[in-house]
Amino acid sequence: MSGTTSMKYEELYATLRRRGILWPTAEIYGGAQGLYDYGPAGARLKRQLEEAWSAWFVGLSEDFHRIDPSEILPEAVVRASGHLENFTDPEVICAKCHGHFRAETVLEKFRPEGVDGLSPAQIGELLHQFPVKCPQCGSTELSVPQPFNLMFGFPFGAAGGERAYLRPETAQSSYLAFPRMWDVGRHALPLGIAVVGRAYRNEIAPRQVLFRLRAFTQAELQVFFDPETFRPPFVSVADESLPVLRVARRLAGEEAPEWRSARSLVEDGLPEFYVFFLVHQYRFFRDVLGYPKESIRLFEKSETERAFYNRIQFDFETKLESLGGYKELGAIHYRGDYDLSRHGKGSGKDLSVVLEGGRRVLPHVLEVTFGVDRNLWALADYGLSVEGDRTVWHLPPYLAPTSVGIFPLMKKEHSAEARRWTDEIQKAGFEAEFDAGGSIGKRYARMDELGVPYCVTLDRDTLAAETPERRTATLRDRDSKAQERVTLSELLNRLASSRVAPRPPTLDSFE
RNA sequence: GCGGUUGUGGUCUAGUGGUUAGGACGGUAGCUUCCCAAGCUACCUACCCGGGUUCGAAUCCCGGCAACCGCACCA
Repeated sequence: MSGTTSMKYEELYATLRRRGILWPTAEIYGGAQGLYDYGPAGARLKRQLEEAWSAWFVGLSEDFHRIDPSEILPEAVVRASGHLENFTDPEVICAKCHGHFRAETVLEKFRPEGVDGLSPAQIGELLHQFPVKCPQCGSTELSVPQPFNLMFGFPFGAAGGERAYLRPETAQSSYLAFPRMWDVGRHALPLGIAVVGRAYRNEIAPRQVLFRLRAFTQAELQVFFDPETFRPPFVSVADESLPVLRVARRLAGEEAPEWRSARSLVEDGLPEFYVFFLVHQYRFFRDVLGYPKESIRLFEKSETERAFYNRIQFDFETKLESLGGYKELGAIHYRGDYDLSRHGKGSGKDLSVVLEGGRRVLPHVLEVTFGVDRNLWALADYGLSVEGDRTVWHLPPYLAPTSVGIFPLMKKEHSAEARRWTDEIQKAGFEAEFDAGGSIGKRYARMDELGVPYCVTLDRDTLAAETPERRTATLRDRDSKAQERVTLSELLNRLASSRVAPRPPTLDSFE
């Protein structure tokens, strides 16, 4: 359609607020940085998105399971995971080469007693006081990252002597669950543990609504596997083309991805299992969420950019008009055995497992992450478009917070029957919204803006039918505006099939 | 966290010390209308919060909160 435009950031956010998708937490008190509440439509959309993610990733194998662990973790956990280290090991960062170094190391010549207990500001002063140089590039432009720790910590227990933390990432919960999950499962690898839930970080500068939150929802799948035997069915994905931006190409100054076959990435040296999951996540973005494939980029992180325990890391980025560039919406990290090894040491428990045949291994972890809030924003960014005088949210029907709008053409004459249809549709398990306000065109417009894929209008012909079963109404499609007559049972069938998202073959079907 | 800019109904906004704080869109109710934001009538909703200056503050000053832009940060 001509005259179609996407929305700018402020306009997009205003639309989401106006339609009750989301708004600032504690709005009547002026809001709070980095905290947002989802309204009825937003909460439903978020739930649909989470379920779609689960169906796609957890549905990959019968040995992949979703759990619902605690959001509060005892201190021992975050100490073992390394999240607490920054408390006692503040880092300095080189502005030139972006290297990270422990403040203690950089300052040891000038301050042998160490830096324990010093504030970031005090360490910053020391950096000025002494001729401190970057150990990597020799630059003197060193700065202190702050605050030290982005975790929310608090006293735990009645005596208050212990401390606990809101989890800074959901992944830790899955690592902790591994031994129990191994016991209750069928003692085989790979074993997948998924968590969809909130994580909390006391971000220095929350920005851009859903992109840097202090409380945010992650969907993460941790795949525990035996590095010697893990062989997902790579041939089934080998011909897929992926828009990748590898490190070497980036260093040459390129920002655009190049299309590479999965096979060629393996020939480059990436493990088959890793590329298999790259394809799987890419297809989720493209086929389930419907992001335009030209806007997706699989951005490889270099050794200095990624966390040291990540052996391979690609961020899934998409180009968002509303935010003026590529934004990270997910990632895949090959973490080796770092996590189980850390928690093994921290807890004093042996977290290795004995496989069929008697071989003992400490499983490796492949982490597939997905930012639920960010992707909700991306769905709005790609889907919401202004077309002439109407605004349409082209949401995939299986993600839409409301499946169908039900209207009486004439409020007085047709409301009773429209209410009856609404009840029947809701009883069948679909989200249906009755609307008799304003003119018929206004109701269509309201539903379009909320991404409701179908509207049904009941009129005098509906009531003219001889039996209730033969009553038909106008079914109108959001994207094409095309109309057709359907009976209630035809409508229910249509809704049922519209709720089905694309599904891939499972790992098990290849066994 | 630092610097700059900003803060008026749900949304967009008019209003530079005295206004019944105006409009548009929106919402609600009624009338009308047999299919895409039509029309008519009525109604609804606002000066971010707290201090100060002043006879009088949406308007000037200070503080807070929040948003936007830039920098930094994002383990």
